[in-house]
Amino acid sequence: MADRLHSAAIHLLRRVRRQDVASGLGPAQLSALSVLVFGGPMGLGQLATAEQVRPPTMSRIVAALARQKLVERTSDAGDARRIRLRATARGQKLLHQGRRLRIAYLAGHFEKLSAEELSALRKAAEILENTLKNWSERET
Amino acid sequence: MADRLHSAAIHLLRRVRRQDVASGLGPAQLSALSVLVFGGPMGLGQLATAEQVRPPTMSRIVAALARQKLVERTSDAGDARRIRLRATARGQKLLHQGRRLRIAYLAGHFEKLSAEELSALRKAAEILENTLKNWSERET
DNA sequence: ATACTTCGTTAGCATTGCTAACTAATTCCC
DNA sequence: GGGAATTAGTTAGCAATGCTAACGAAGTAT
Repeated sequence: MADRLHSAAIHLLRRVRRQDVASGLGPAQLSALSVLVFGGPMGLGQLATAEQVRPPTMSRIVAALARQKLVERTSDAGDARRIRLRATARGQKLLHQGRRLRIAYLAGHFEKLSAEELSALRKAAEILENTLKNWSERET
Repeated sequence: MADRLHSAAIHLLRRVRRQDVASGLGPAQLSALSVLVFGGPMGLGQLATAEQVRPPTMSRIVAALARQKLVERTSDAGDARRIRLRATARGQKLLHQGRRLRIAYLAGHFEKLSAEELSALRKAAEILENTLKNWSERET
């Protein structure tokens, strides 16, 4: 089962990713922006942790987002080492537009499913969310 | 729901990918090898289509696999433009080992779930497999 | 036989992941 | 107070993976 779920997840994401081309951003940039939009302002290290990526990688992603004026970098009051990352209005708008596209795409393909199947998927999403949360802290 | 499933899939894969480091292969190489092992020998274009990737990309991935003697390239009898790609014994062994690791990792984290939750996930995997298969041919 | 199509490769670009090494700022400890 | 250790972020450089454009070789069609 684990393997089949893994495989299904891979192929699902490959499909959905194509919709993101419209945003003009790469997947990592889009995902980081999403965390900033929905999670609120945070530091670079925190964002890197949230995205399961190393700080240098996130540093580069944020630089690209800042260049496009989608994210704002301000200095942290109280600790000059830290930076405060915040999605700009433009970033929020772009993200919400892309999100609508993705959801519409997926939802369109789920339309053919029965009500039971939809609720089965919803339940699976909940189970996965909980499982992921619970095993998030431990181990490498 | 679509968005939550999408997000869960992303985070699940991020976790699982870490186990694949042990194989020494990148995710695309591993995935391509998997298709060859489970789907049998095929041409490059077919493999690229199966992996939702353009031919030049797959050409490079196969070249890397061939360099490591995990895949064999033989000429097609009857059409000299085509090549026949086949996983070597070494490739099969490596893939099966990695597969065991991934399954053990995921299964380990699913162990805490109840029987109902497990069957819900299994059902979701089936639904996704069917949905993906049905919408595979159409559109970009 | 010439033109078109198909298959795979090469070249070159952008993105994204990493580690190593660096700077700057803060904290710890004597 | 002052030097050492820690922490936050960046820079440099590598590898893998995605793309398009352009090409050669082989097969098909007119």
